[in-house]
Amino acid sequence: RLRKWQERIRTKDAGERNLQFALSEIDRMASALGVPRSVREVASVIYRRALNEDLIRGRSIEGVATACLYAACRQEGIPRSLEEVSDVSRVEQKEIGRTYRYVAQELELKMEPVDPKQYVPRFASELELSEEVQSKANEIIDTTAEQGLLSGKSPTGYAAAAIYAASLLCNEKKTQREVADVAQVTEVTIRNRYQEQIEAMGIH
Amino acid sequence: MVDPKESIDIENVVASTGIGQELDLESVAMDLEGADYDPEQFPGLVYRTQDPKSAALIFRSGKIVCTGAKSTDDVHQSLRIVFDKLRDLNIQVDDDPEIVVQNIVSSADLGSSLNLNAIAIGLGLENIEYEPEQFPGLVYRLDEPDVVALLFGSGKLVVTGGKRKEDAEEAVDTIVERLSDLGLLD
DNA sequence: GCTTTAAAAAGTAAAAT
DNA sequence: ATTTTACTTTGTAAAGC
Repeated sequence: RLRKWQERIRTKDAGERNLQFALSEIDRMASALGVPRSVREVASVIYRRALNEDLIRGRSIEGVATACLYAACRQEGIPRSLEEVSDVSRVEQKEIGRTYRYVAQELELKMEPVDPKQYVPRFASELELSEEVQSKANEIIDTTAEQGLLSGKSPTGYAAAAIYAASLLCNEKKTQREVADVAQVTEVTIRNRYQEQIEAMGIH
Repeated sequence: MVDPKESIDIENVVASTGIGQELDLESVAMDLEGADYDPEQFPGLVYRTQDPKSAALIFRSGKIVCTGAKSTDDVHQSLRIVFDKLRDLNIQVDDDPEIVVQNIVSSADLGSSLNLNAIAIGLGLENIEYEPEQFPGLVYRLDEPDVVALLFGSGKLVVTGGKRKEDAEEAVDTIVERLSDLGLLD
């Protein structure tokens, strides 16, 4: 009886330690990503739900913690790409993506696809582009997306191309390389999306 | 408008069978030209047929998996070749081993481009998986038939997980009907 | 869970030209 | 700057770790 009691204490302590570790990891990664405290709280709530639903079994604590943070950023409307999140995690990108999809499905998070416009303020700011360029980029995204151009495309590459196009149209030109670097996509992707978007906008 | 069912092509058929005898894969690997066998990496011996094109995974138990064929008929033809090759090596092979189709992969074309974002919302975010950052296709799991469909912005799709070619036809019908009801198919 | 095999869809990426 | 090659996703069986 005493043995059972001690075992429960041990399990409880181990569980507590694991939860503390997960939450501290979420905190560390959130800080590194520079996201507000509200996102960390949302990520913590998702993680606790995943824990209650026993979704961690067979997966690493850090993998689930990272996936929860990725989901939280999206839910709060300030998405970070899987590559950005994996840059501050010791879990590889592919595993984070898989774990995120699993958690989102099991917890029925009903995640909406990322709107490329949500990347515009951050990317444009890093490139020191004006409000005017941001508005133009948003306009390009909305107009071309309505024409069905967004289907299947990566939101970061889509946003990067629109920002590149807008910077040209507003005479604040940034090179494809500069935009590609902040968005973490290749120049080839920007070139391909840029061509489609300009075509759909009717070449300004 | 052309019926999307007419656009269905079978791209790959996976089937399993067995010769009813245990095999010494080491000796089979030595005698069968073109055989790839690396037990450290994978327990099965890989043997490819040229016509019809397919790959057979042969196991120590005598069980065989055939994949890559474009039809169930090609599966039978390919396995007939494999059986005869084994008989050439003086290996006893059952007269006509039962061949079971385990999976059929098909492609099709709905004929018009798709707004995957609208479809994701329309079909219900809890019923689909759409993560364009990870993969351009929208994953749609059906209950009847029990298959998985991958929908693309071009209007083309892939249906997999079915065991009969009719499964893909029924799946395409169901998808066309649901998208039409949602007004998301032109 | 992983390992291997095949094939399609379309996007992205890296390497080669 | 374009082309080629390769990887991402989905199902499925097999034997063994």
